[in-house]
Amino acid sequence: MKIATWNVNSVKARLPNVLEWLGSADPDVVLLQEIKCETAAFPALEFQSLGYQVHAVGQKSYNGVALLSKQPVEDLLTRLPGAPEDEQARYVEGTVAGVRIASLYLPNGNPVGTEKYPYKLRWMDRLRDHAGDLLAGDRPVVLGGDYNVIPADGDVYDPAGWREDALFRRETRLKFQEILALGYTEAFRALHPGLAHAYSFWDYQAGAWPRDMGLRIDHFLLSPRAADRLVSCEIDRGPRGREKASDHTPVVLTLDA
DNA sequence: ATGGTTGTTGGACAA
Repeated sequence: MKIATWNVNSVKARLPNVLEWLGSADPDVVLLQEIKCETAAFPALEFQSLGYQVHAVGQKSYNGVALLSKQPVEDLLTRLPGAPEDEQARYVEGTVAGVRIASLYLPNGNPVGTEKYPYKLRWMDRLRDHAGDLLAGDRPVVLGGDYNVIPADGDVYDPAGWREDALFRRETRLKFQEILALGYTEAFRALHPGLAHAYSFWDYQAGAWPRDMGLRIDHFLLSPRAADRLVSCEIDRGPRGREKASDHTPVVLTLDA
């Protein structure tokens, strides 16, 4: 089973790029973030013509996630539990071929001195609690998406310059570690220990892409049963170099069977 | 270098 995650930074602005990449990469499941449209405005027909079932969770202007699958999706969950008052469209989860799969868009959290940072930390607490609950089930679990977390020094071009950023502060990294401590495996780093310049995001500004000034913030977390089936996890830098590119590029996970 | 870019939206805000 091939699963791709991609923050597309507006599904409408990115539609030709995304459709072309899906046509060549041909993943079974696609996790999108920052679709930036309301649920009803998601361009479902275009994805259906590539053979995907579409499950989008959107809102006006910001955020929004989607779960696309060539096989049927069961038991859809459209919000992260733990805060019924939270209206931001950042989470969708469903079961595909017996695997519990989520597409998540974790809050950015900048600027750190504002309400945005505690919101990020609370969201991470909710994700940790839910990730723990999912381990009680007998299905393999794949939590993929834009985590807005730089896990370690080797995942950013300038660790010292990013130390106080919401994506890299100590509290952020410790919360991420709490999820791993439950028994989850971060797929890319497990398969590529020590690999440098393996980024998934490059800012639009200041020539970040041509200078390879990137961050690795798009991740797959796997439960033990999913990690047992881990075959490969690769970053495809191709789409970042195209015209009208998203600032993120896809990460592709392959599970056995 | 208190800059720079992109998207949504029609002025800021978010990233």
